[in-house]
Amino acid sequence: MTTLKIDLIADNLISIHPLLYKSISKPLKHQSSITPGGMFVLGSLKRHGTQSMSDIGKCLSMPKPHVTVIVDKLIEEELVERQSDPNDRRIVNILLTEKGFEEFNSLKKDLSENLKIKLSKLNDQEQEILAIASQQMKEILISILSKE
Amino acid sequence: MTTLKIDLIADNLISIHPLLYKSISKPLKHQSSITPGGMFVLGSLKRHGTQSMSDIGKCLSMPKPHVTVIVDKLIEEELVERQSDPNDRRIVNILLTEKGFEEFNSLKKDLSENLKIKLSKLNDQEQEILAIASQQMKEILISILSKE
DNA sequence: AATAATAGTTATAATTTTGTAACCATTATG
DNA sequence: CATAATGGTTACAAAATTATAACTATTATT
Repeated sequence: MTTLKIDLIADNLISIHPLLYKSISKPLKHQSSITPGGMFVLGSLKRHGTQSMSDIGKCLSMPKPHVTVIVDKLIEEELVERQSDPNDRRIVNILLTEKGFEEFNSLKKDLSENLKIKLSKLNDQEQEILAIASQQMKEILISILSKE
Repeated sequence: MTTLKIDLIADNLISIHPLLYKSISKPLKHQSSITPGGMFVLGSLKRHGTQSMSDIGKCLSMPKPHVTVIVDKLIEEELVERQSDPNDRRIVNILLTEKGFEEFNSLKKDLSENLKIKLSKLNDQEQEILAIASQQMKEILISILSKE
């Protein structure tokens, strides 16, 4: 792979990052009591299903104490619950509650509403391109960045 | 536009966001003294050229006092400088210094190095797809999200 | 059985981000 | 000219993130 192409990708990602930050993390704060970190955890659980505390930390590059704080808060709001692992009693597995599922989908819907206004300014072709490009980016980024 | 397509895009963006956060904002902290906010400001200045304090705040959805704090820090590190506007003396224009350019490019290069390891696991076709998809996403997101 | 390693929590502090209100200087409006 | 509006800073407080160390409980290693 040419260095130029990598630089192009890096450049694009650096440009995209603050835009998503602005239109995803920030609006969240006004629509619910969930912090961006809490949203990340819900999203990780939605994708991976049940995860241990350590798994969550690895997926999101969060220090374990931070995961504890966030999960404590989510439990308080009844969005996730703890389950001790029957095979290894050190492990605490976290899973979404029904309410957690609904809350996550509700937040995603709010975000969609928010985006819809802006996306409606695009023509059909641009919408199609964005749908495909975001899907491709998501799949590739997950495959290479969510590891470790 | 069908609601389904918007939901798909929203879903993808929500998935992409934490991955970029993890691989862009977090590594920064270990490689330099620049905070994510500082990096956002440098990136905004790199793209838009000279910007007033208010412009920066609008571009990044940052409250003005926060912009002041970040810019103060960047000035202390000689990465940007203030210039009073000759036409309107209330306005303070911010611009990248030579050192700021270099620092930004250097950080981007570090990020590239970081990504290169992970990107190298992709085959040529996937790399090509990611380069194109990220470019398309960047352009469309900038056009609809960077406004206001 | 003793020791080391792992999973998670607790406690604490530092940093960053966000929000609000008050304030000054300058420009625009009536 | 008086007043309102704008651009920016200052000061302060609250929330969120990050980091570290110490600690308990459990499992793995020797």
